[in-house]
Amino acid sequence: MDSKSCEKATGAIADKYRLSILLELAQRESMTPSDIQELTGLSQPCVSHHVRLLTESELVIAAKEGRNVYLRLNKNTTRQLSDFLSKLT
Amino acid sequence: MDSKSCEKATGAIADKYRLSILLELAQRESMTPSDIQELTGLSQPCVSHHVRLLTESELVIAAKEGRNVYLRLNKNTTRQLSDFLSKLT
DNA sequence: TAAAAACATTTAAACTTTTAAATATTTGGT
DNA sequence: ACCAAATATTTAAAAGTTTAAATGTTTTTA
Repeated sequence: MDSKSCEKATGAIADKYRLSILLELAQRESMTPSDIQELTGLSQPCVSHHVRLLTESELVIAAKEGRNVYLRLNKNTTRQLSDFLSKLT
Repeated sequence: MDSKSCEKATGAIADKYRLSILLELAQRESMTPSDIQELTGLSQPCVSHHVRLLTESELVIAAKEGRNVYLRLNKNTTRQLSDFLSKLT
């Protein structure tokens, strides 16, 4: 991971809703945007926006199955981010 | 570290100037706001603002000596952040 | 004690992000 | 084919961030 990707990933994490989604995905294997709507109480378009930031930063992978989207953590990226940030320790 | 601190710390990292300051501090032990001004070309008040975000997030510690401020990484916090984010791996 | 150096604060403009309403698209069930 | 469910996109308002100019504070040095 380079600085630019780190900036994007940390920016994606730096929001209470998105962080809660990530922490939930660390427990749950997968969840849908509908689940997130329930969990957060945010509007559907707003959830869609947050999901987009998470997928664009590649912290989350979205797999469409029928009319559902299954979101899961991209552990490859989270590991790369950890490695990058370990430079600061 | 709790979610709120993680949010603050990742928010502090998620900026190209602040990330470059942190990476520089990982190499250099300490630096001053003046050094940052040279390094980035930003105005002095703008540097002061970025430094404040870094110290408020406790990623950086500021020690005033005379009229200089010496900034250094707070490795306690960076380690806590790493540990927190390791939940995502 | 006056001037200068280093930094902080206030203010205001420019820009970005967050949010939801409205609307569009895609897919599954009847 | 039609309707409903799940999600995406567009748009616009509200809120937050970034930046620098102007000014203020503190400390060193002449």
